[in-house]
Amino acid sequence: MSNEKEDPYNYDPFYYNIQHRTNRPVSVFPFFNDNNLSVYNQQAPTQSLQGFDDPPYMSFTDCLHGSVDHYNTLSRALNVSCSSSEVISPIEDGSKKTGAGELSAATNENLPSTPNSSISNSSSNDGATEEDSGKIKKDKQPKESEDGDGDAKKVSKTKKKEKRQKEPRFAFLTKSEIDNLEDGYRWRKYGQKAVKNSPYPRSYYRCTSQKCTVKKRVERSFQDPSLVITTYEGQHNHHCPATLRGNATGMLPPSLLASTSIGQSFPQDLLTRLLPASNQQGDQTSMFYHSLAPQNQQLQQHQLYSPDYGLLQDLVPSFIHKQQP
DNA sequence: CGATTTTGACCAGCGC
DNA sequence: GCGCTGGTCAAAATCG
Repeated sequence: MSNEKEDPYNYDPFYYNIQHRTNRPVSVFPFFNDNNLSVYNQQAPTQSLQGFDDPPYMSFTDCLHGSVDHYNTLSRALNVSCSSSEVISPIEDGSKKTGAGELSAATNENLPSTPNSSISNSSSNDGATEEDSGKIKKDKQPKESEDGDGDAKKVSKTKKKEKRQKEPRFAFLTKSEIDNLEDGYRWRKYGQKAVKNSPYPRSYYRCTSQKCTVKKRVERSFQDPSLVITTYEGQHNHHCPATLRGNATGMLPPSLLASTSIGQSFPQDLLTRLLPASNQQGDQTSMFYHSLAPQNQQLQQHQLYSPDYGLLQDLVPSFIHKQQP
């Protein structure tokens, strides 16, 4: 019925705003009462985030303001701080086109237990999650190629799919000519799909670290090809390769290099850690960032919203909620 | 030669 | 139930 539904790009105010206000902070989804979405426009990685003059909605900074815990949690979720001691509950979500409603459900837990689904299995242990990753699957799955055993193949695939679960996702927009943004981690591309109504394909990447299940998807906005939409899914369970080498000076902006502990720095650091090296490469530096979170009464003022725009259909950053006292 | 990318096929979920 | 779409697999190709 609704073509619009199937074509986020055509109706999604997020994209609409991006298209028309690419040089300014963008506020979107005014009609979502229970959730907020923030999009940042950062002129330069070294610039503070206080450049939001007219945030009708909660900004990322606001979201984290006054709550280091929130920030730390977020950091953990992104594993920027390279501490993976915490286990973040994976998103429960059986359905793809989930709206805010389901998001809320997932949020409510961040806690060890999950509401109603089988997530409990994987949510309870990081290790288990690994098994959801393609790599593990690969290991488990016997190579039937030589036998040409199609049935076995199908069965194994099916099993795997059953176990698959959604993990917290974190997405942001970056204005860059480079699709695969440098974020300090190593990624292996495992798929590419054409995006409906867009000339630009969506690429799927998986962290190359053996036990890491983090994935990311990268696609370019067809309305504004200069915008790269990057969605991270999952949590790194290892140190950032770049960080291990020292400071990742080759890819991180000065502001970040100045801080030694992300937990003590501003959210900006968190963002800049994810910024593409493109900033050093002369690319446009405007960055749009938005985080998605489920609705949560406890976080009314700190919610970030996840619009259902293609890639971010069921983003549930449970980490945001986690640290609420 | 190992790691990574490419690419067609497959599967699950969802809307109709 | 069918078709569409997103996500993933895995063999082949390519890269370093």
